[in-house]
Amino acid sequence: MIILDFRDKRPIYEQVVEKLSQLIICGALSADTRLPSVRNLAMDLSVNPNTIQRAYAILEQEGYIYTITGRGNYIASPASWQKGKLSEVIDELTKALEKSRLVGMSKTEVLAFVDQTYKNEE
Amino acid sequence: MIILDFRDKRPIYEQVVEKLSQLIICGALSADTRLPSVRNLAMDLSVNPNTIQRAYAILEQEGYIYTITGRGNYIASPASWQKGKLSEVIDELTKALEKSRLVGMSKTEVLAFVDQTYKNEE
Amino acid sequence: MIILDFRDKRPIYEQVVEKLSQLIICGALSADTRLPSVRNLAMDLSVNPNTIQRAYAILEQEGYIYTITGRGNYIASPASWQKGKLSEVIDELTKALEKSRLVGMSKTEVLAFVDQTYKNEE
Amino acid sequence: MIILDFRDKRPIYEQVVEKLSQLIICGALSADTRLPSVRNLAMDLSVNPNTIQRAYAILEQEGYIYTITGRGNYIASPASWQKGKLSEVIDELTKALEKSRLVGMSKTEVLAFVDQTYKNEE
DNA sequence: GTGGTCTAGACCACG
DNA sequence: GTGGTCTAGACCACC
Repeated sequence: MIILDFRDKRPIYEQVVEKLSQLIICGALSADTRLPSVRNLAMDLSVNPNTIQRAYAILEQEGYIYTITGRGNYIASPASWQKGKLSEVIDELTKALEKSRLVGMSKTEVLAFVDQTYKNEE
Repeated sequence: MIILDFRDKRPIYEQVVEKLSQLIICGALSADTRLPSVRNLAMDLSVNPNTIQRAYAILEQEGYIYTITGRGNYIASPASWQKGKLSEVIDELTKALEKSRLVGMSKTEVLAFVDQTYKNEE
Repeated sequence: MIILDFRDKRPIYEQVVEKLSQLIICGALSADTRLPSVRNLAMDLSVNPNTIQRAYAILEQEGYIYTITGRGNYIASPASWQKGKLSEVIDELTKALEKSRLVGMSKTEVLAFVDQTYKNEE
Repeated sequence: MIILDFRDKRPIYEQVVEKLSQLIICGALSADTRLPSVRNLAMDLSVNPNTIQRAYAILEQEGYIYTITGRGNYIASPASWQKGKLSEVIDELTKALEKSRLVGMSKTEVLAFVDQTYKNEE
């Protein structure tokens, strides 16, 4: 379900957060589904339970999952994260566009590039 | 010339690299201009000389500057970095666009957003 | 009669205690009324009987109910809890007021806030 | 500077967060002052460095302090926490007032109590 | 020396 | 069995 890259400089818990939040955002995991327990996932990924614990704590704090102590962790409804995530993504897009302009890409070039990347749609 | 943000989570040398490379890319520093010496810049920014040394090493490796031992560091010609930088920026843009789609933005919404961000031009 | 929030961080038995004590305090349950049996309430709330048992034990210890072995649990008379509850609430109010002052609220601001919260009365 | 209560049921890191945030809110620690290092404070309180690390991480996330990796932790300016803290305190006050009403305190009684608690002020 | 991450192993409350 | 907390000890990047 999740593949870690131990050579990656980023901390493991961050990779877990990223992978799981992506699965939740794209809808692969539907609301109120139970996630693997801290210990189980830790064993599956051969990492320490504390590391998974930390990842789950962050996911909960960011609204992607909710935790019921003694029972497990469950996928939250999209309403909990939607707003925050949107502004975050827009922020990232803005930064990428600024860099594009800095490096000399013209407006038409960027528009063409977006058009091509989104070619599947419509 | 450069303003550092010590509260930023990124290491200082990385901030120096970013700031200087931006100045070079946008043309504020023209080719073959001499950069301040490692020790001078370190004093100006009240930072450890090792930190500046490291930044200059990275800038050289990425083709933004060239070093003449015993003489100093000089701005390289755009040809040395242009290609690499472009592909890097395009990579970043692609990632941002993927996230936008994942979070539910439609093609028209993204195009409109790009149009607005680039509104100054054309 | 009682609605539990399993996502709440507080333990279930604590929620049961809170809900029942509120019903008793506000007079919705009058003295000497019989409470549902441990097993019945546990089934109604789809919860482990031990949890309800624990809640009832706490309620008895705090004077809200009394237990007749083999017969059931009954609502106690207000006299048993009134004094303790009042001092507890006053304690909580005092702490909240201390924090308000610490955070910079002036006396008049607090008075106005209380006035507004209690606006229905008098 | 800080006294812990190991018999307290609340986690140690939470106690540290509470104590330090209070000191910051009441102005006992002024902005840009350096806090003790993670290891030093851990030794002073005879707890594990991880526990202090966690407390500092929370304080940073809530805007009470800022961290410069490799240098230490510093008190943030009030602007970073003011707004969030105010709404949190108001929330607590509201809950306390609701309980007061539930337990039978009249509006005039509450106002008198507030008046007395704030008696020092004007 | 500083903060940041990770492991290994332990204990606790809850249900 | 589950999540939550804590300890002990280790390694790393940064400055």
